[in-house]
Amino acid sequence: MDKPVNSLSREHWIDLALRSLPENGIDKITIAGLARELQVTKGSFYWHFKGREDLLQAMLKRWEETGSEVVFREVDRVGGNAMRRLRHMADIIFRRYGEQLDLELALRAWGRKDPKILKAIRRADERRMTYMQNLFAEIYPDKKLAEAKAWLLFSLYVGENIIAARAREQNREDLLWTCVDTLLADAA
Amino acid sequence: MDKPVNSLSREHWIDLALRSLPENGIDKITIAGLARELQVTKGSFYWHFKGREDLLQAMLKRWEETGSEVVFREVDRVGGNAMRRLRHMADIIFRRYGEQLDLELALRAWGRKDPKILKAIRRADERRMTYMQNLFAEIYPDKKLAEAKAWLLFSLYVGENIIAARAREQNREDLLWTCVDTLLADAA
DNA sequence: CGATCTCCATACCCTATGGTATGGTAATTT
DNA sequence: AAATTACCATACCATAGGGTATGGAGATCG
Repeated sequence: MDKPVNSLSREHWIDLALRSLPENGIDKITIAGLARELQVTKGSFYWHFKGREDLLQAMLKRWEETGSEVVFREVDRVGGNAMRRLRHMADIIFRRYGEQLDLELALRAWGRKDPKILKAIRRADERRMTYMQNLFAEIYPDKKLAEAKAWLLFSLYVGENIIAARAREQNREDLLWTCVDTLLADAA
Repeated sequence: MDKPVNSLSREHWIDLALRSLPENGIDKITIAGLARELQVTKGSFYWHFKGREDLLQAMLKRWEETGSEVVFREVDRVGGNAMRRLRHMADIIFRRYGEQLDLELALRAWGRKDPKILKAIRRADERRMTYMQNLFAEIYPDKKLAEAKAWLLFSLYVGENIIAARAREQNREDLLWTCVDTLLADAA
């Protein structure tokens, strides 16, 4: 009934692959390399997966399932008005989601080569953008303005993790909140 | 005196490598692959380069030399007040520098694995950030606010090329200008 | 207890790639 | 014309990686 304790499962491989992805990029996700880290041989891999492509698809599926919905639910759970919820969301994604974006940046790089990946990322991005846009729309009735602010916030999330410059006038965390305040400044 | 017409130079290899970089990533920059596209064999490559690392260094050097200074010079040349120059810069980087950022995204991915690359990117980012920050500072005396707006604009540049969501309330170009207008809205 | 199933090791093949050594050819120099 | 140089082809080696075939050990089931 139970599985042997010392045996690996599909999920172990997927876990390790997703953890390795940000650091090395998709090309360096190799069967031999993962097997070395797991202290097994390729024989194990090909028991759990049809091939490398199978693993990559499983990684994508896993990412989509454990996606960003948790952030939305957390924000909705705490609640408050739109401004409060936007700040709450910013707090979550900037404080605790750096490594999440690391993974996503690798996925986006991967998406440049694989349309299937790109579509998955687009779905995720549009869900998030819609969510933010609706929150901004509660503050700014102008829908075009709300869309722009949502884009700016999302861009800040991406840029903060990809721009290599250092903050000068304030520390990095204060800088982020100055940015968020700027986006929420001229509230109607 | 003159070089033979049909012979390749170091620069040809660097050109092709930099053009191929956005599409495939740094790992797929292979000597054999480049040679195939150039219709020569590896013998040619190893005549011009000591090895693969030599090519990669040359690529980085080339990128740093043909960097973003041209944008600054163009903006300074046309001139105008700070707001006008910021709009001019946004026009340049959003309209004509998409493929430039494609290259840079590949470089940034590369920088995650190579500290030398990361340092080069940091130098470039800080020059650009300083330039934008100074322009914003002419409009917004609050230095922290100016820094935040520079970050938001730079982030928008990055995000616009990396976020897969589509614009809804307006077309993509209008959206970008709504974003820029937002950043320049509450001018003192 | 024998049969079966799960999980993995071993051995092997093929391809791609970085790198080296060497030879060849056309152009240039002397 | 002979020698040298610049540029490239050919042949070869070593390694890494994807993939396949098969055997084996331990658990589980009948």
